[in-house]
Amino acid sequence: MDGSSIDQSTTSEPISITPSPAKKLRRVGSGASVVIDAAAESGVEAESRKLPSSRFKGVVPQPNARWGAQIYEKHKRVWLGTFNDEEMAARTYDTAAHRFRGRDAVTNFNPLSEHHHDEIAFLNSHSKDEIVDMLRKHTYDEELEQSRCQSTRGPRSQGSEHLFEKEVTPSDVGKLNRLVIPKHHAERHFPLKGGSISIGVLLHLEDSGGKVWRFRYSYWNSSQSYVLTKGWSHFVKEKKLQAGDIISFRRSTGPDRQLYIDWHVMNSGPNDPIAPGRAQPAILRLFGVNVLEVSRNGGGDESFGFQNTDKKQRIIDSL
DNA sequence: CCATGTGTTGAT
DNA sequence: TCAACACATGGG
Repeated sequence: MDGSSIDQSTTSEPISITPSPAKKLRRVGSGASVVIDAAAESGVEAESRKLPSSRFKGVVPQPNARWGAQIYEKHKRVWLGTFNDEEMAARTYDTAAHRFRGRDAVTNFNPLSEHHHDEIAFLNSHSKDEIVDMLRKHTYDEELEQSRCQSTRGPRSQGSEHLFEKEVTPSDVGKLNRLVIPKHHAERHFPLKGGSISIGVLLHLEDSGGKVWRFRYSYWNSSQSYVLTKGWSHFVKEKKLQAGDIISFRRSTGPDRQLYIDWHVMNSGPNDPIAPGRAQPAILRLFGVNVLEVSRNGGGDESFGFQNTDKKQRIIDSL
């Protein structure tokens, strides 16, 4: 049921985007748009209050002569920020689409190809919320560039790819001492072979602090679900996991295929979609950055300053 | 203030 | 899912 396979003709030109700036429109102040071409003014009853549509997917006009980018997921809009350049907004949408919908998402410009394997890795190693945050703050290109520099720096850091994430439920962090792994994610990333289904296997997951966690992973016939059982409650306790928090799984791209588990607090929820001005800079950095370095910093990092205090405390506790 | 981003609705 | 449109609102 992969809905997005509207591959046009060839791989070279998926969508014909011919910038046709024939119209010279300038939008003014409070939502009005005005034709500045003097010749066109006469005779035309200027319906100038209407905003010009964008020729790009995921791009909407803003009253202040700028452009907004947005993408939809699960019937809800995810705002990707505002931009001066219409094309920049379009590229922003493309990036989000690639992260949300994969390699062959329908985009405004060229699809991600083998030439961009490093960008694909970068996208997959960050959560959707992280990517959205970069896009809204216009720091995506910068962070992508930084990740490229880091990866080529010595044999130190092994790359890893994002597998999937889950917003934990109350029962996941409750007394049942188990985590349900959504079936499609489980079968895609953690397949259980034949006899292992009933008895289960032992998974070793490393967290961002380098600590290795051992979980029993098995299939429960009674509930027809894949679960982490033994060991899971210890993780919940140490990380002070709460319902609504996000756990994400990654796997080393190296030969070791090391598994990683990380967590962060909910960014977008049913009620509060995305905190506008104050995203979660400090929290979001838990993934890509050396967390120990932050704690050694003597708390000098002021980016923690404006976060909800109990959430902050939980993060500090986990370091 | 006013740019931003949300509420909302109607199309595809 | 998507964009059009109105406008609340909160950050400067």
